[in-house]
Amino acid sequence: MDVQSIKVACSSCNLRELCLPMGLNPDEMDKLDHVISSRRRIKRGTALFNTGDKFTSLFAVRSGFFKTCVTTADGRDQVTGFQMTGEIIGLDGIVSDHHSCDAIALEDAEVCVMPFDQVEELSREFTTLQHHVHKIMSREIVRDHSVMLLLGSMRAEERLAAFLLNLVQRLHARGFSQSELILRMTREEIGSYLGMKLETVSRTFSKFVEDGIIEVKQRYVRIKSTEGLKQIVNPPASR
Amino acid sequence: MDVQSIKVACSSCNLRELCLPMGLNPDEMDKLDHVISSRRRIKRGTALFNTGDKFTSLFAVRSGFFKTCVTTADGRDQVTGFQMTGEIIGLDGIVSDHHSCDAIALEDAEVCVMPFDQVEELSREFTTLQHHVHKIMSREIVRDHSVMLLLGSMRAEERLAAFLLNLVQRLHARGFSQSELILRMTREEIGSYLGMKLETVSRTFSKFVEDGIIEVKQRYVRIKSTEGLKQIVNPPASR
DNA sequence: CGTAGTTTTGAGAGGCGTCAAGGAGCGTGG
DNA sequence: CCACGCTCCTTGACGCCTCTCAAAACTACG
Repeated sequence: MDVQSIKVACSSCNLRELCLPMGLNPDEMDKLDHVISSRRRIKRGTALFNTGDKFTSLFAVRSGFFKTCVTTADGRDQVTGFQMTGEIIGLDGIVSDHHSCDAIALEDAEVCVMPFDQVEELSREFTTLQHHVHKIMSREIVRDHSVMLLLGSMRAEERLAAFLLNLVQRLHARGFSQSELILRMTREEIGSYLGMKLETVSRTFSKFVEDGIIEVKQRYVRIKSTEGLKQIVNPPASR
Repeated sequence: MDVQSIKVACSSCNLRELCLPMGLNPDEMDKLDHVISSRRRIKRGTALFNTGDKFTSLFAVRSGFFKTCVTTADGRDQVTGFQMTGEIIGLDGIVSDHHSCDAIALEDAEVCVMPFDQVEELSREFTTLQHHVHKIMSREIVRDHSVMLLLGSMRAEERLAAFLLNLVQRLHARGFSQSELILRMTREEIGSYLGMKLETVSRTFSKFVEDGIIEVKQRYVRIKSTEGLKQIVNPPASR
């Protein structure tokens, strides 16, 4: 095993506790290393896959940042999620053998390619892996439900506050700051995800700045009061 | 094997082509029959499970009609889906071993109880079943994405039209009419699912009636023009 | 037949979308 | 190094869609 392939291995990847191999023992990890044999680089602005593409593999984000979005015949567009390192992309393709959304890199990125038939094969062998695959899919379902709650019953300020809190929490789990972040997406993409127009996103950012809750300079955001954001999402004296 | 237990078996269930056993061969079906050994009756208005309940089993709707909904600390409530015969409830519970939503019967119902550890065990044995479980979870993810599209980018009329079309299509797949249906849920529950207030749901129904697209008498709805509904969802001359 | 729950309809208010203009940041090329 | 153009972001004015509040009609059920 040469240096290059060691570098690529799950067993030596610093994301392994966030990613697919979570909880596997060394023996299982070793087998998984043989399944995840390739990497793919995606340039900023280009697609990892598009709607209608044949589904063959899941992808684990190794570096970079993605959005997934569904598009209707009449050109409507909805961002369904933003994916950062360690997160899995492509679960939408399993049901019909074809992808039902686009996955676009928002910055230069690298993904680990996980051929799904081999993942299935290995998860018949290892209970741990099998259960973890189920958990990853279940997590996605639960996440989608909370987005439905956001879209269905929150107002603009609540949506944006919830969005920022979620983003910073995920970044913090990856070793980044709890109070500072760089947005990788445009106001329009945030708006699409949150079901609001880009102007409203911008206005709401400005409102938060006026209220002294955050600082914003373009894509850079500093959260001055996490409590303030939480109170917007979950007003202490509501109904 | 007595008559009672034959009646309960997947292999003799008229829903098997819609439900978990889809595509299994007789041998596999036989094994599955042993996993799905129990049924549960749920009275109208009561819960199959609640948020926080320990997750042990998936449930297949045998008869009746359910809603699932998530609730926030401050009493906000979002219906995340409506489930009819042959559909699977409980996937949300896998990730944390506890359910993250309530499942409420909207009419007297019966479900098949599928202990999840046994489903996992059997799907390590049968590739067909394994793949089908993955498909069911993937289908739920894709469905959720389309609801996000609806909530994020459609107006009230479009949402309700899309909702009616989806409902009648699923009923038709179960042998019911393509043009008539009985709503099992209140205007408020429809509103919660579609991200609108019950008054807006009611007004939008009235608008459709005025336009001659549907007839409504309480929970009974007759679709006079499926084309009309489709044009509302996907306006032929938009943008 | 009374009561509670559900639905319909109206009137008014407000949040967010739409349209529009200007500004800031950044890469490219002269 | 600066000018230029492009994309992205901000802000204002206005209008409309949907929410809110309210009352009445209808249905179901005891």
